[in-house]
Amino acid sequence: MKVELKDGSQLEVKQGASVLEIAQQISEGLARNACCGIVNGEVRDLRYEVRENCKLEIATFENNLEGKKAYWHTTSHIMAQAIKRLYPEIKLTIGPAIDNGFYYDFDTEKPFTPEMLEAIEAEMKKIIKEDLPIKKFTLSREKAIELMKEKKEDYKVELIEELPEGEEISFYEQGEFVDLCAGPHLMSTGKVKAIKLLSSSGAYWRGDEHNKMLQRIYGISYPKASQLEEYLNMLEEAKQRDHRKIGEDLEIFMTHKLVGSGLPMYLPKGATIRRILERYIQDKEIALGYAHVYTPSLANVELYKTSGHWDHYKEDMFPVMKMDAEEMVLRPMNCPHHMLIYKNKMHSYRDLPIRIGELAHDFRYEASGNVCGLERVRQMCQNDAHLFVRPDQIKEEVGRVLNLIKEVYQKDFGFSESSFQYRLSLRDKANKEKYIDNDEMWETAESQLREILKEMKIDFYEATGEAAFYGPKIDIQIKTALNHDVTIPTCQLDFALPERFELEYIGEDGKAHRPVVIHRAILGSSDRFISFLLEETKGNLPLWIAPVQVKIMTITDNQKDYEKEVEAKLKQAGFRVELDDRNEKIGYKIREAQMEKVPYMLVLGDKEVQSKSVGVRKRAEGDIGAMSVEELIEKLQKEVEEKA
RNA sequence: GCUUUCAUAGCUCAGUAGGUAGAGUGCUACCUUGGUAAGGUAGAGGUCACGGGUUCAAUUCCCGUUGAAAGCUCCA
Repeated sequence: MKVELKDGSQLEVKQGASVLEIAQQISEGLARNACCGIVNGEVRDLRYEVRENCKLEIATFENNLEGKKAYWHTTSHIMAQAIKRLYPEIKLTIGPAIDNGFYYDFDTEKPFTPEMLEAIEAEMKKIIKEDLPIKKFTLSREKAIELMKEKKEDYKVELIEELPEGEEISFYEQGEFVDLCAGPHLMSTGKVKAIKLLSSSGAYWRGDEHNKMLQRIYGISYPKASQLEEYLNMLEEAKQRDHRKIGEDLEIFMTHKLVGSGLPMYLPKGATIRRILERYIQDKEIALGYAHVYTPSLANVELYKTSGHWDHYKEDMFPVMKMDAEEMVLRPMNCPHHMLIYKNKMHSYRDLPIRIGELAHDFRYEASGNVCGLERVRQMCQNDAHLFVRPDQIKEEVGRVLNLIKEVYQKDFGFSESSFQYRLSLRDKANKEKYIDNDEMWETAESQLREILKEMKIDFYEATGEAAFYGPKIDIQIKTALNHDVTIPTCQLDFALPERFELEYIGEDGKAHRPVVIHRAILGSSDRFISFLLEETKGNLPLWIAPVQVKIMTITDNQKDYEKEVEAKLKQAGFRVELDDRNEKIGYKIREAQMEKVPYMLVLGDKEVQSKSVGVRKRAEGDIGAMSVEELIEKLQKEVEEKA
């Protein structure tokens, strides 16, 4: 019979050949590395018997994520087997492969200590050495439950009970160990080579905080020790890229427990970065027809009852402050204030869109375990705006917002497209109490956003349950150094708040109409944006944002007068300059400036004084030779202009 | 918020099987005036996060609080 391979070629194989046999037929090397097969798009075991005319891809660890996952999933079974050998009383739950390795959740009274992890890893190595063949078998639902009850695996029983009636249930067996599992798996435990258990922590059974907390162990494995080493190095590098470390090293921000958790303070350098970013985005918005306002961070609780936030968002707000007859709250967002500003006067259809922007401080009571440097804070500065549009303007206006996002992230900051993803955030229909109740509004809004994304040919994915309570959103998601998935820019469609606040404009027909509101943030919050910026650039900020753009350093005391002269010229031209005329060697000063990640260093010695020049050193390139101060200023101005 | 772990000099970390502590770096002074990633010497600097308990004695053991880390949960 024939099968079609991934490259489109046809291969003649014997009737009923398994994926592994076909891999062997193609090449012994491929068979050695094969992890699973992808047959007509479905992931299958190597033992799977292929049918006539199917499409087959042999997945190895190297060539396919499914191959990796089969490899890691097998490793997770090896870990579970090791744990059952060492601690038979620990109960199994689930243990899937993830994008980077695997985990397994266990129910145990005693949490895993580092010593236990070491012992488990050692036992895993034994199991690998034993090279136990991995066999698959299936049972009826009843028999499966019986088997798991016999083994006292209560969680497995619960899982099987939820599988559809009458379905055959598959198990994998390696030596004395049997686990409920859909597969696929490798052929034997010896196929796994380099392993490492990375961490253990708590995790709720089935991801529900009302359930019991289990103990999870994360791990990774590779076919080669060198690959494992490389991965561990990469994790180490990610730690070096963590904005909290860079933030401390470069004196960007600090926290203090007397101020409180989630309440960072910006040091002078961080404040400079923030000021530049905030001016930058505000200027851009003004050019695009936004009107900026200032509104208070404190409001009467009635405002949020009117907006609906009180019902949907109370838990995330700081508690009410009672004063005289009023009940005040710190605002978690600015929408209600901006609604009132719109309502302050009558609007004609000709005035729309009206774009109200603000760099506004918001306060959210983030759970203590969720605060993280500048990434998740309890007080943030949102780069917020509300666009009041006619229904016929929605598309165009959302398009403008998306274009602005592109301009900022791709053109001005030059972030690679791979560093962020567009997400269409939809409501979860099964969880209706979380959202404003208006099916028609949701359907319209969701399909409009989807259409715009498609028209603009933007790659995006859809995520149910991620909408705001008042409407769907287009979120731009980034992955942080810690592998957290967070939103930075967002663009949200809202039919609810205009209703709540009874917003109107007078149409061409002379009658009152309801506008639609678009909530949007480009930098997200200044705080989160800076955390992203620091991680993306590893602290090597481009010249236009660098808090210190030029550091002037003297070689001896003889250049101090000239140094002042150069400084004055650069400051005159608007550059942020620092001097280093300490009694230190030039090598020492350069080392320090490099570590502070200053983009330009000027070395001044007698030579330069004599020739009225400056010795220029760039952060990334090193010494680029001498030039006049005027030449340098021109060069720097060009670089700032181009945001290079 | 939950599970686990952690908190010693500005920073990075040793240490004390319970008898109030040390290194490197940074800081200050002096020597050195040097050409593109660390010159030398000396000195200052700590209620060992905070509050209780056990003990003749607690930085060390126990409890609590606060803060931090990893993961979970949450995230307009």
